[in-house]
Amino acid sequence: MATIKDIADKVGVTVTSVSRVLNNRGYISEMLKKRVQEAMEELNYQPNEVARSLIRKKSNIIGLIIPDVSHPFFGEVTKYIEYYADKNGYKLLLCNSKLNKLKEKEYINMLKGSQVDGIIMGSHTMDTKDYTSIKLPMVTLDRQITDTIPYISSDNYKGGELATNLLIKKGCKKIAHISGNLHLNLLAKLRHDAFKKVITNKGIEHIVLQTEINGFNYDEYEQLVSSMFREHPDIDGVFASSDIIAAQVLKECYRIGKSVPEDMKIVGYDGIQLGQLITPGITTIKQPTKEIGKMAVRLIIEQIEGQDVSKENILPVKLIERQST
Amino acid sequence: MATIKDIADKVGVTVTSVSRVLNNRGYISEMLKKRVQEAMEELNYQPNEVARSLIRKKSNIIGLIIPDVSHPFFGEVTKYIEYYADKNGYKLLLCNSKLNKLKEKEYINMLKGSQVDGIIMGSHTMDTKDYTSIKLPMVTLDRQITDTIPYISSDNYKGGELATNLLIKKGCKKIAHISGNLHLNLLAKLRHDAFKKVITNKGIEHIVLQTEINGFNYDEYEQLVSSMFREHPDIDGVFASSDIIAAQVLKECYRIGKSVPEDMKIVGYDGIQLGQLITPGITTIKQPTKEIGKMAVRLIIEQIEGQDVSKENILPVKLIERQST
DNA sequence: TTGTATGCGTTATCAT
DNA sequence: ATGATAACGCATACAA
Repeated sequence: MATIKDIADKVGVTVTSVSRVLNNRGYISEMLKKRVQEAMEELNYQPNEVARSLIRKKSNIIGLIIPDVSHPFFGEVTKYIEYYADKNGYKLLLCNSKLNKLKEKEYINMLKGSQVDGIIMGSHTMDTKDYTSIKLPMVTLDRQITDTIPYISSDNYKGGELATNLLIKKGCKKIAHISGNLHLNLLAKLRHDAFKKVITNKGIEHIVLQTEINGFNYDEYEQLVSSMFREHPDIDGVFASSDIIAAQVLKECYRIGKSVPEDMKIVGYDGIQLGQLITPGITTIKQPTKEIGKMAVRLIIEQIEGQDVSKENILPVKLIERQST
Repeated sequence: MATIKDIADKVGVTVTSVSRVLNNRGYISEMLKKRVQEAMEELNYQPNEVARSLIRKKSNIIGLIIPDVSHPFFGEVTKYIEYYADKNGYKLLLCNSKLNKLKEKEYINMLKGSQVDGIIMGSHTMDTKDYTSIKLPMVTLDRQITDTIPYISSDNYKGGELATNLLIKKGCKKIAHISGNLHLNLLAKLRHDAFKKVITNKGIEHIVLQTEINGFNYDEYEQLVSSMFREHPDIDGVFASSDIIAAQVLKECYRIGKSVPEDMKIVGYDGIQLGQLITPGITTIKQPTKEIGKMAVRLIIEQIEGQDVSKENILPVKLIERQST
């Protein structure tokens, strides 16, 4: 690969001058500028960003730690994060933690070693102090770690209310809420809280289940849903904490011959694109993945640039009614 | 952030010695080794990988260019690529090209500038010479660019045969194949070729449709499928080139009141995890995403290490019969 | 307007 | 067994 020295030699000047045209700073004659640019073209020169990072103390890389890109919700968020990062001249280093504490720690060290300029944390299984000691611009998704680390989440409480109220309005008499794991300290827990509050207020029979702490296991969901229906055959409404789980519920309904929405009404969560494909369409609470991604990148960059950013960033959710209710 | 110099100062030696214990090379007394390690612990030292990359001329970063992580197939492949990259001490830089030629070019330049050690190309919209001029370890997914660039694909022809034969065996009289765009020069075209051959051999009525060239647009799929059924109401079997499209077909069947598999049989492609969730289960040709990811990483690393690698790497597919046939 | 010298954090080659 | 010094490719303060 050609270096700045090669260009300089070719043009017959020093690297300083080449660097000047490269960065468009300081005085340079139009003549020189042109000759340098030609030489760059000819040698197909690409500045070595590693060297630049070293001297600038800035890598223009953002680290992203999420549980699993292949989970549709995270896949969508990742797509948008990458899009906005690129748009702003940043690159994205992808890390799948699989909600594993050790892995998460290793990734954070790796990212620090790689001199990333900031970290977007979509996976948080560690203890608070492990995050506060990171000393790097950071944004978390769906978890409030301290009041110093900015977080982004959608309005989980509102989402929980919308979902629960809808099921009640539609006449459900016994409603199950299948939550993600409540020990992860995620803000998603607020969906559960809203569910509890609304449903006890209205005095409606209900149960709450939660998934295992480690990752997204479709087989586990299947087990969970199937045993739920076995133990509570009188359930006529389910508020699931993801569209994936909702789809699993729908599938089980088919299997045991419950018709949706007549015998059973289902509300999912996330509003993933794939939800459109399932029949009957699953009513869901849509999280604004695009805005989440956009804001995550913006907050990271603002911190990198030394600006103050707002710590609490709650984006609106939207109820999308389809045929499952 | 602490540097190697800080450690050296703290211990009272030169950076040379610290570097020695860091890399475990050359002579170092056990005593020194221990003191250095303690100092590293205390200062929470992380070697600066940027500086290392610069002098070693090796970044330990692999670039991945795909159309879209949020597409389930690529999401799964990406997950495994990241997994195996990490396992082998490499980091992953993610790029979503959206099948855009210009974007792809920009990403390639960016990756070269970033000194990545190799590129996994899952998006290929450029011309052959644009790839051959890259001069970097490379592996392509599902496209044979030249006989010098190794590629990985699953057995598309076999997949096409399996799907087509199954539909015929199940008694379909008029079969549609909905293909990805055939001008992209993807090996996925072989699915189409197999379809054509099998079906003309058996003299069965058929039609072929293809999707637009740019990206994965659910609305476009919907249009396509719906107009297909309008124009060819007598179709009783569909071989779709992805599970997403197959799900779209299924959805349209519900909408227009065709029952599956009685009036219409559907075979998808990819075997994405989400396929399990849809009811009725969509029969599909499963691509070995995990093996694809694993092999992609292996082939890149072997090239980085200067080894010769096999150019043609075709992995087996598997027919998974579910209720849609 | 251009060049010289220095340094970013690390590794590698010689010395000692 | 340890240290001094150069080098990786680039950017910048200071000279000229």
